[in-house]
Amino acid sequence: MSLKIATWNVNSLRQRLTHLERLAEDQAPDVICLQETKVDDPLFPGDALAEMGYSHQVFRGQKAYNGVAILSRIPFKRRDHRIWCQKDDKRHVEVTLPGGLELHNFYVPSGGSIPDPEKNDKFAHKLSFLEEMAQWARSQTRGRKVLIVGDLNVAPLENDVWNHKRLVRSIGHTPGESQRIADLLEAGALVDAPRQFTPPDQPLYSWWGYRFPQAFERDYGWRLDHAFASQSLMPEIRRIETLRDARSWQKPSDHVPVIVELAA
DNA sequence: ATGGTAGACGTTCTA
Repeated sequence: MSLKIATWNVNSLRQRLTHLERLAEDQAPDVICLQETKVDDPLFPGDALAEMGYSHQVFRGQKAYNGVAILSRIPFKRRDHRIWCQKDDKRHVEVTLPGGLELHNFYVPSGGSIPDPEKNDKFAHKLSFLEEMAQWARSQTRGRKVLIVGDLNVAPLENDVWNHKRLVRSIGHTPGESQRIADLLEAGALVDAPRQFTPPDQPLYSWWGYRFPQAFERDYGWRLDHAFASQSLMPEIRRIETLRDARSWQKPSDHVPVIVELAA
């Protein structure tokens, strides 16, 4: 038996329903964690998703920005969320699955464009958010079966971006952000699961921007979408796949799904 | 030197 969990920043759920249908057909994930749904809860397309087989749903959205959801073929034992940085901007939702796996879905602030927290409130917010995650993980992930997934908006390792030297002063790949991801892993005794399957000396990306011409064709990618497992969960992870192909679909999201397959 | 595209929204903001 196995349990497949997908994480995907869809960059507008309503623009990506046919893409989700294709993911469901091609990969048949049991659980799908979404980020940047960009839809307020009353407009959530729950019926269309239920028709794809995902009748169990938790969603926390808002108009135009942010928003997270977890879709599932299997019922949840428990659902919850937390407010981060005293700001209810719909960046986290959590479920417990049968068997006791605690699944956290995050959308970390992107952080704007100037990598200086003194001059850029959005970057300050991002750094605080990551620090709060580490503080939280210290008490909430150790010794438990926890999987943290989502768009963390940080590519922490050199081979998580297409050109480390060129991008090391760009938001998403600054040493301060990478250090905070390392702090989160350390604080929560968490493992960067995809990097156990694809060694850190090899490139691994999940996002190719829209702006740079032919970003995907030239493989100008970043690994922004993550799966961090607690130590007790790690032995259950059978394989992890990044669906690069989804970036070449019609009207794609700028992110592709990452799939974690657990023995269950 | 500060581009380029996409999405939601509404006469711009965010990524």
